[in-house]
Amino acid sequence: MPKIRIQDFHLEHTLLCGQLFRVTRQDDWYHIIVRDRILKIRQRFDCLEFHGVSKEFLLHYFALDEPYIAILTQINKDPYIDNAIKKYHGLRIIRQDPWECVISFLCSSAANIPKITLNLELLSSLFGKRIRLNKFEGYAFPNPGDLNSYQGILMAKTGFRAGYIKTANELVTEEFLQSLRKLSYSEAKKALKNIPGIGDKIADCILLFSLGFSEAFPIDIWIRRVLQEVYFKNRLISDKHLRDFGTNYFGKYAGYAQQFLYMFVRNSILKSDRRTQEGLGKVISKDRTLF
DNA sequence: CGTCAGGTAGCCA
DNA sequence: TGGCTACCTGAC
Repeated sequence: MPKIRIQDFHLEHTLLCGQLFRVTRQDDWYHIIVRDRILKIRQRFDCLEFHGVSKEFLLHYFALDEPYIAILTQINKDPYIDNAIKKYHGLRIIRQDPWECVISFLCSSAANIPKITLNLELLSSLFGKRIRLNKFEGYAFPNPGDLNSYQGILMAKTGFRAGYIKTANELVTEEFLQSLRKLSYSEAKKALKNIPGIGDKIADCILLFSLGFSEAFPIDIWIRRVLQEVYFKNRLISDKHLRDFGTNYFGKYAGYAQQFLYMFVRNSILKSDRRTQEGLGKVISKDRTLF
């Protein structure tokens, strides 16, 4: 089993911060399905043990070639995010497969992580080929063009998203997705938003998690809450304004800041007792007293 | 059982 | 640009 030593990397934070969905855990091992490969991996301190992919693939996939400490320095603008960065040190934004990322986030609208995972597993089992790594069996993610039955897509329990998935399957090619890398952030985003079902948030997720646009700052419900509470003192701010604030305030690597804030606010809310919650504002206020 | 969930499109002011 | 709502369906 190949091993590598790494620094400033936390496997669990990276896998469980909501950026990817096809991950399963078995004891201290994780299995990740990336298109048609299965990656088996575990971390022990500064050592990664892995199987199923090459070392080069691994380093690229987990973005271990990025200047991590420099990135953290750039986004560390205030005590609140400093706290989040310290708590989740080693969280990386990985380089997902763009096509799988498009479909994943089309499934994400008005859903939750368990449901998105279910949709992706069903789509894979209905349209993808069976794959195996030793005893671990699963289904490869279908290729562009393979999600060609509306009924099948519906059977994956995708609901109102089925039409979007069908159309994306007809519109999107690998070449199209790769061509986005050559464009500016705003041009690439505009091109993605031409696909029905992809709006600002989903486009930003695709750009950030799979196409290397680290300045993308997706505004989801959690980020909206934490920005409004912490940075705007509960004033109601439009998503467009919040997005502009995020990219301007955190800069070139705003997407990393987004991910740290997401983890920080989400986990502190999940850990608090829902029965005694009177509102999210109160919970986030509690959060602020942490620093 | 009701409500809600990583949003978007379409429609209106 | 901003505000509103329908939309499928599994989780909680």
